[in-house]
This record gives sequence, C-alpha cells and structure tokens, in this order.
Amino acid sequence: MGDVVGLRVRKKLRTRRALIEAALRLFEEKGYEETTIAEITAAADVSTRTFFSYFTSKEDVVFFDGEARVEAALKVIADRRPAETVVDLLLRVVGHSLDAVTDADLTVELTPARRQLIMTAPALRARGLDLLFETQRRLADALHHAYADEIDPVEAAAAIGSLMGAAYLATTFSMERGETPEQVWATGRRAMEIAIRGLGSIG
Amino acid sequence: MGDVVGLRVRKKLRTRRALIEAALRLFEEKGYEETTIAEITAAADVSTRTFFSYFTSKEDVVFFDGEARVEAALKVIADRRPAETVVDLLLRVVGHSLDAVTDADLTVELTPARRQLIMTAPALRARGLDLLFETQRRLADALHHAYADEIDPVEAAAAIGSLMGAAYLATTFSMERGETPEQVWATGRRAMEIAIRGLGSIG
DNA sequence: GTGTAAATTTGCAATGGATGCAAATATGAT
DNA sequence: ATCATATTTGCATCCATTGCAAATTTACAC
Repeated sequence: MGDVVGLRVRKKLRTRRALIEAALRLFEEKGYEETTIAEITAAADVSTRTFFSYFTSKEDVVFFDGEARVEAALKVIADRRPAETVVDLLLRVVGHSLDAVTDADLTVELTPARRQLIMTAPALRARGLDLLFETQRRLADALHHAYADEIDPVEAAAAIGSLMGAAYLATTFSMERGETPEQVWATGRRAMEIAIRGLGSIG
Repeated sequence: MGDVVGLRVRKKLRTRRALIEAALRLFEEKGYEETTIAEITAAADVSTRTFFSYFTSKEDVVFFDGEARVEAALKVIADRRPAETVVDLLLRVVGHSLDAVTDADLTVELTPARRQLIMTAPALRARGLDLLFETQRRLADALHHAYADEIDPVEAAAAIGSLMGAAYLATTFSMERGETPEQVWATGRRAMEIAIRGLGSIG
C-alpha cells in the first residue's frame, strides 16, 4: 500500500483535478453549452489539446467519478452478506451508490447542483443515461454471478432494471417538482417498494 | 379527411423521406460515424444546410418516427378499456410500441438492423436512451391522468419505470447474445412478468 | 551532475457538426 | 403576371475532436 507516487503522477492528478474543478465551476456559472473547452483549459492553465488526454469529451468531465461509483456498487454485490436477501442487498447497492466517492484526490458526492446540471443540459442528460444503462448492465451481470445458482441472467436484468428504472423515473419527477433532497429520497424509496412488491399491487 | 396537400407540402414530405432513406442506408452501409451530413444530403440531392431544417441533429434522423411511436402509445392509454387491469393495459402499450408506424409517408418498424445501429453507435445509444426516458415520463404522466383517482404520480412512475426498465435491460442482454427476435421478445415478456410479480419473487 | 529513454504537453492543421443570416428560388393566391 | 410567403441555398463562423510531430519534462542509470 505504500503509494510512493512520483512527481509525474502527482502532477497529473493535480492537472486532472484542476480541469474538473474549473469545468464544474464554469458549467454552473455560465451553463454547459455556453462554456468552451478553451475557457476550461485556460482556467486550469493547460493547453486545449491537453484536455483530451484526460477526458474523451466535454461531457465526460462531469462524470469523472462515474467509474469509481460503479466499482463501489459492484463491490457491495461481490461482498454480499450470506444471510441477506437479494432485495436487501440491492437496496444497499442503491444506497451506497449515492455516497461520496474519491477520485482525483477529490472526495465528491452527487450534489443537487450537479444533478440539476445533468438533467438540464441535453447532452449531459443523454450521456448520463448511457452511463446509467452501462452501470445497470454491469450490476446485473455481477448479481447473476454472485448468485450463480439461484438467479439466471434474465432474472438479474429484470431485477436491476425494474428496481433502478422505477427509482430513477420517480425521483426525476420529484426533482422536477423542486422537492427537497429528503423528499426526493423518500419518493425513490416508495418507488422501489412498489417495484419490490410488484406492479400487480397497483390499481 | 380529404387531405388536399399542395405541391409545397408534397415536396417537403418527399425531401424528408429522401433524407431519411439516404441516411439510414448510408449508416448501415458505412457506419454512423463514418457517414457525413454532406454525403447524406448529396444522396438526397439537397444542400447541406437544408438537412438542418428537417432534423435538429445527425442523430435525430435515425429516430424520425419516435414522436409517432410515443403518440401511438399514449393513445393506447387514453383509450383504455374500462374493465381492463392496469397491468394488462401496460402490456398492450409495450406491445403496440413495437408495431409499424407511419411517418413521412414511410411505414416503418424498428428492424433488428436499426436497433443494432442504435445500440452500437455511442451517440445513437445515448440519444435513444434520452428519448426512451422522455417517453417513459410522458407515459407515466398519461397513466396517472387516466387513473386519476387510483394511481398517484409516484405509483405511475414506478409502474412505467419498473416495467420498461426490466424489459429494456433484459432484451438488451438478449440482443447482445445474438438471439433471434423471437427469443428477444420472449426474454422481454419474462422480464416484464418478473416486474409485475415483484422482485420479492426472486432469490 | 549528465545523458538518455520514456512520458507528457503543446501547437498546428484539418475534419465535421451546427447555427445565423441574407440572397436566391419556388409556391400559392389574386 | 404579380405580390406575399415559404423554402432552399451559400457563406461565414464557432466549436468539439483528432492526428501528428516538435518541444518539454520526468525518471533513472551511470
């Protein structure tokens, strides 16, 4: 564990962090579309070209902690507690996926402001959904492998898709209504309960 | 409905259709990224600039029938059968959303080839998910209004999100495995059954 | 320290999508 | 034929993204 990082690595981390902070700040200040890569790199004091050796696209910088979040969620499934039911495990997965995560020496959480930004800018919304989708894919895969004998691939996909699909759509409505983070979270829980109980319980 | 369409309208429809056909053909022939707007407009015999007065972006042309599909689905909910259960109604909604639809004088269905294209090109996948998401939003809204007294907004969102989330994720896995359209559809049905029965039924 | 190999950054040119704008065309109605 | 309106087109421009080669920086051996 003795992370002996040389100057080279430290410098890269510092640059990455500067780009992320500059980008998020500018996006919130003047809007996503209205901010150019040139402005971000100027604020981070690197060349425009360098931005693309850290992020593959302008959207990517907003999701800089995406991979760390997914891996944290996968770990929850991998380290499942023997006695726990699948449903309880999945609820823990969703819960953890909202916790703060560390990346680029930055410990961050999905603040309401960042969510707002992602839901508002079309390009970010689309990319975010794509990442969410890939996340679901990986989670379903992990779920199937963690319970190889009890849960087949289709059941795993149905479980993840149903639970997260319900929670995501419901919380989106809640956020759009301008509800508080507590209310949004409560809405998500209720939606997941419905998914767990089954649609048959409605109407 | 005596649609007395003048030359002007007929011409616009013809152009729109030419653009759609040229674009889809070229995308399948040489790939989405590899095809330029210039090539599409050349094939449709209009100027590059004109493309953007028909579609707001290069991705959009692939989803030309999206709005017609959503409206058909909304209509199914609006014309709900009094005696039918919510679950049966939603199953019909999903079923119909796969039917052929007419737009720009073109009657089209979501062919495996087009789905393949959408799932493969990152830009199309993201845009497609964004459209799917917006569709779910509108369906949930319609569901709530159609059953104003029995289904509140959160229940509606949970129902739509759960059912479609499960079906979409499961069928994606199925398609990726190269299964036949019949197998894919069977997988979707099974996933929806799980969503209807509830996650509690797993594991 | 020096020198050298490897990693990074940078500048530059080019491609392609997207948009605003005004001139040129085409269409519909009188 | 003529006028008002709708469409198309050409152009200029902005910006994200990529390839490439030169310049700079860091790591490491001697």
